[in-house]
Amino acid sequence: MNESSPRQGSSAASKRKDARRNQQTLLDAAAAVFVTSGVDAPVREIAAKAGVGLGTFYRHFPTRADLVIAVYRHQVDTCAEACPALLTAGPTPFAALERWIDLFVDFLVTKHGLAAAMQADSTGFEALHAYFLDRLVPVCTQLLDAAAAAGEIRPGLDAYHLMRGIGNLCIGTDSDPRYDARRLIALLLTGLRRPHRT
Amino acid sequence: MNESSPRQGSSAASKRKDARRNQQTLLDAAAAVFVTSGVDAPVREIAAKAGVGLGTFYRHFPTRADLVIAVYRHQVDTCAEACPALLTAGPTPFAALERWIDLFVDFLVTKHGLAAAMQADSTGFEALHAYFLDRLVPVCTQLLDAAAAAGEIRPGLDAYHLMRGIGNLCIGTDSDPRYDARRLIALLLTGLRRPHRT
DNA sequence: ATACGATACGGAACACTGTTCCGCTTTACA
DNA sequence: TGTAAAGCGGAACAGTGTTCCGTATCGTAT
Repeated sequence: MNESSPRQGSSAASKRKDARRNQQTLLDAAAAVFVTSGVDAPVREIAAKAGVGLGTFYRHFPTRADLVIAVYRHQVDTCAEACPALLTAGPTPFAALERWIDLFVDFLVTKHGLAAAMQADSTGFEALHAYFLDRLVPVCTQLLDAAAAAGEIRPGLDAYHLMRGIGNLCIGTDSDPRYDARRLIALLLTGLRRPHRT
Repeated sequence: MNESSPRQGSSAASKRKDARRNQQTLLDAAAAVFVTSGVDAPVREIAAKAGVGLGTFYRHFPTRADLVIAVYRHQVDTCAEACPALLTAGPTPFAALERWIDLFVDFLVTKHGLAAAMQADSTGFEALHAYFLDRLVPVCTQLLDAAAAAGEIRPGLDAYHLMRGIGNLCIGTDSDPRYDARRLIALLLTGLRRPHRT
């Protein structure tokens, strides 16, 4: 990697002060707006909240999805990095897996509409989908492998499927209080668990 | 019910021949377009395919969702009506439940984007969501109750949750060949099943 | 301190949605 | 056949994401 080459993407540090400041202002505004209006909030609303024009928005974040990634990147990374500690702390690998999934679900349901936006088929959100998967599938694989090695779960379910399923189950947790995604996810994990005898 | 009162809604039989013909033409065009472009196909595309104006479209189907309901109403009803036969034919109530869910999943994944559109929070698709639920929750409840009475499943999961979960798991089955919703649904059902010993 | 070129800004304009509205046409019936 | 009611078409509206370009600002070389 050549450090001096100008990096592309939303996290590039610009030479100009106003550019850097605007990028941060946009991130803050977006974080605030996402809480109130969900991840699907109009670009104009975010730009307005940041006191910035549309051109500025798109200069920093070529696409809406890039903004979402930038806003949540830190939390996704945190979730990914929690894995080793959980594996060490947990009584069993399966317990660690459960805890990790809890973390992941917390994250998804807290951000209104994030789960739905993560769908690869949503317009232009492929990048978001890809980022989540790139970052989290490896750690989920590690947890699954550990649980499988300990004989706690039946093998054969890859991390991609599990994460995809959990993401889907979290869709619409806001907008419907009677729906409890966690219950279904728990059921899924029960189904994954190997019966104690044989 | 007064048969002579003019019925509201998309299935009202109009007095005028051209109106009836256009309604049918629209339904046919929509069915065709849904196969090619998915349930999210633009209204204009459907109207164009039917060779009618937008005004005509909205006269017959006040909202996009009403059209979707009209197109799939028959299949939803068929799915609902399959229940008694399955309960009679199946070796056990749980087997009947499995078969019925298979039917339901077949239906969902066949129609590109239907599962996603069923989300209550999608713009204006509340009616679609409601229709599915009104029609299918009762029969799913019946199947669950039968399985619970036979002691095959652990009680405590209502039909609404199960259907909601299955619907969610089916989201994005097109647009991603590596994702297999059925596998996860099977896992969910395994988790629902009561362990054989107590 | 100033001048200048590169960089970034703002927001009008575009393309694409779903939906409404209303002047005109077609139909059914007397 | 005349007429009123019913239906039709598509322009127009409102709300998206995104592009474009004239203008303003910043960093730096002088």
